[in-house]
Amino acid sequence: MSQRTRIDLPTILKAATEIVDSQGLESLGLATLAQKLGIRSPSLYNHIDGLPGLRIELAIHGCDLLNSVISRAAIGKSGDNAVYALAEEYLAFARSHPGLYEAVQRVSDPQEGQWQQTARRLVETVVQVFQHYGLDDYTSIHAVRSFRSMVHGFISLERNEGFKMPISVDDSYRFLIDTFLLGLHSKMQAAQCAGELE
Amino acid sequence: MSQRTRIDLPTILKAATEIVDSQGLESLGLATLAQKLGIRSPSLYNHIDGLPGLRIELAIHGCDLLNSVISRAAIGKSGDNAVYALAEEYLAFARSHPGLYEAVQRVSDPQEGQWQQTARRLVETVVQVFQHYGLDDYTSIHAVRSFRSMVHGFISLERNEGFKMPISVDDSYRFLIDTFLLGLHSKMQAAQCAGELE
DNA sequence: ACAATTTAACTAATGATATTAGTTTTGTCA
DNA sequence: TGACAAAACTAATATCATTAGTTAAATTGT
Repeated sequence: MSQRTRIDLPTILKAATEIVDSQGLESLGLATLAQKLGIRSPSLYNHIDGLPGLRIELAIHGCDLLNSVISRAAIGKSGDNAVYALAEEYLAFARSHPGLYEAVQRVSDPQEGQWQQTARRLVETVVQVFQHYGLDDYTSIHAVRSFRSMVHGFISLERNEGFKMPISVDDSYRFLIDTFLLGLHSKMQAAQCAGELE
Repeated sequence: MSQRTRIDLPTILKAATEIVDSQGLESLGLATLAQKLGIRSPSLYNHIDGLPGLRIELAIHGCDLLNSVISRAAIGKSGDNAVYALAEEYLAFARSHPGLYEAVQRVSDPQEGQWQQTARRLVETVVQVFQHYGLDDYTSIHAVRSFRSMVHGFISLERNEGFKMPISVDDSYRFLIDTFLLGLHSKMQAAQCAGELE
């Protein structure tokens, strides 16, 4: 008799990642996943809590991976350089792991505890990079929200519809971040001047 | 005998819109849709090409609606005012029609002819608003891509995870657009100075 | 006004899916 | 070596989209 193939969670997540990155998040089903792993689909329930459970495990895994990648990219850099590095790695991750990135965005139950922790850590990384500008608390939060909106929006549009015009997409990305940072510096300078008037 | 209820495409799209806006795009199935309409699910095939066909019809419908809303908002305005108006209406639409907006973003077959036309018209509206700045062709495309990235990214993040910090989300949105426009003006001014040196 | 045609509803059946319950195998540990 | 737990399995169910074939109703042409 052939040995029963024995599976653990990391193996499942690896196979699931391959599926979503090559065929999209929609294509992730327990049937095809089990087949890929050489087991029967009910066996998956020993490791995950059904399809919803798999989706959230995958999101957590993807978010952790993304966070470790962008954290590494920001090491030893500060200010605009760190922001650019973050933006670049963010985009590179989304391009090399489109399905995983999608899983991170679309979590059906955002209240799940472990997910919230992981998501918070990712935001925390961005917050740290922006702390270097010495913005006040309000402005800092606005800046972080803005940065994440820009990066995610660009990634999402590029993936879901593609930018059709025959102009470098990477240049546009650079333009986006660049223009925002330019505006941010202008704002800081204006605030500085206002302060000196007192 | 009770009359057979008779259905047409607009009626289907209306019911589908209600479902997705209240329960999310994922919840849109032919079974529940048919039940809501008082018919049997196979009857839907007389009007739409299965679930994929329904999804694309819904996306086209949503994109048309979005375009008509933001077009109206930009009438009689120009420059920064027009950009702000566009951004505001875009966000307002996404908030009042979350499912429909989602349908517009996630089209499974972006090659479909009628969809491409509709999507192009939406982009064209944004392009027109940015024409007022008199940017060169390259910069203009970068600016439009940037604007759409910012707006969509913000909408997407707000919906999918919510901004957790106890700071006004609307203020952040304003900050985002504002900072970008400030940067854009700085860039234009710099280009202007460079031109005068010749 | 009535017959013919077309539209759009219906029922019935199929295949794929996730999921649950209950069973058997296999690895581990006392 | 034997007991226990983990994790595979089979079998069964409910739900879903989809297809084929059928019937009713509206529309059209004479």
